[in-house]
Amino acid sequence: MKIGAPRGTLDVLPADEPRRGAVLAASEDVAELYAYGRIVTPTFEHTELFARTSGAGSDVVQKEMYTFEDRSGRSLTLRPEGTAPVARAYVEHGLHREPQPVKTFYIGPMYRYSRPAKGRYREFWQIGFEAMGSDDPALDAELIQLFTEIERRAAVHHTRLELNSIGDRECRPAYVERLRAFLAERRADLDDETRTRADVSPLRVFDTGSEHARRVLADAPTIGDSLCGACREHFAVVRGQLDAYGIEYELVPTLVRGLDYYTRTVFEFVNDDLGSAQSSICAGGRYDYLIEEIGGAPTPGVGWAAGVERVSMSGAREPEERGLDVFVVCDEQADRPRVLAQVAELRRTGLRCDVDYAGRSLKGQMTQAGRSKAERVVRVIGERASVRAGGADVGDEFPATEIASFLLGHPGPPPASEPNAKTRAHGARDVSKEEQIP
RNA sequence: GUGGCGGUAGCUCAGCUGGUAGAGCCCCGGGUUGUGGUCCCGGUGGUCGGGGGUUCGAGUCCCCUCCGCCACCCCA
Repeated sequence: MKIGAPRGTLDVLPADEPRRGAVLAASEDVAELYAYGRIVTPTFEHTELFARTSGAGSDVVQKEMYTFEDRSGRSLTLRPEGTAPVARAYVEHGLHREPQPVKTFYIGPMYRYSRPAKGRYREFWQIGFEAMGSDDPALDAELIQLFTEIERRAAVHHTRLELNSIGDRECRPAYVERLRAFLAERRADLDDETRTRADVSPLRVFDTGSEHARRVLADAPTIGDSLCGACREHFAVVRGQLDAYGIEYELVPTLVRGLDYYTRTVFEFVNDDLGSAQSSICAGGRYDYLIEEIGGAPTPGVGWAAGVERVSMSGAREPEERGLDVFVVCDEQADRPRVLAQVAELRRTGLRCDVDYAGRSLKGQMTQAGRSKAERVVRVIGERASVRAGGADVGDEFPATEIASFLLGHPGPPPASEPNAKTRAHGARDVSKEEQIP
């Protein structure tokens, strides 16, 4: 019986890679431009790390973690998100001694056991940007603006930005009390689910899909009206900076996050074209108490994570395919070992070359050369070789032993090779239409 | 986790009320053609997701299961 990929996992085939690669390359380029350094943390951590930081009541902890015991009886968990591990590394390696803030980014797989659907996988990749060690509201805005730049470069479109502030230790407890009081008063009017939520995680009652509950909650106090002076001021600066960046956003007073560690700024980039189940392509916010919760000194932080598959689905542009520089075909009389040695020589000089390994006929090899979009095709017939480019012969026939020297003496178009050429290539095109993001 | 729809060649799909499988694309070969393009001919390829049952006989009916997708839920 055939073995398929496990439920909720995804193979990225070579044909899928260009589009996905464009998103990753855009992120890497932007990280460099904004001075974020790559951080790599393990794919699994002590279960305790996530249990403590995500919130015991969160869905992630309650039912979505891949938790297992290793052979020594340690409880480990495949990381369901990337922020807590980065914070853990920050504390563990004393990154507070480095110039603050420490700005990092990561790209890697995350694991969540949930029912799979399009754009929603059990193993999925996230791009995350985290800045720790500064409470400057301009940093919140930088991170948001940074994502719009990734979107622009990867040609992601149709997203909008939702924004809110959920307060801090000063004001949130008082707000939660007011909300609890309100919910207690209307308890009779609420459905069971909302009631449960009111008890476990009051802020999340607003996530309800029930029309009735929504009407009841319409008069509920919102966190925005309850922010303390410091939070109000912080939020105002975030908004002012976003205005200065020319970034549009929608204030959503009921926007909260599924993880407990968030404070103050929270935001979400949404693509409504993707369907409600996976419309959120990037989400994040500030987490000023996270680092002390895992044993570090009180250190503010802010960041976001984006779903690679979802971003790619949101119309990320397919980079133009770049054909090979050279394809070499030869007939049965040709001295193949020596031809292949010539090909190796071409590759050594930086030309991207390929040959047939499928035993194709000469016609089949030419077809394959066409598929490879090779700039130039070398035809070896017996002892003689000739070169074609764009359907026309280049120069005269020459001995098959001189393929490399012939091609190097008749240069083709200039090579376009440079790091991350995938994104650069489209960056050079007209992107004015995408400038309206979000 | 709950409910619903679907799983036939690598891909997109057809297959009426049950009688042991087809098309297009792709791929390979040949021919045509002074482009690696086009066109023509031929060919490879499927234990009909898996298992059990009903039946003389099941892709087609029933049950279980796996996988995908949608809604809810939640999230990236």
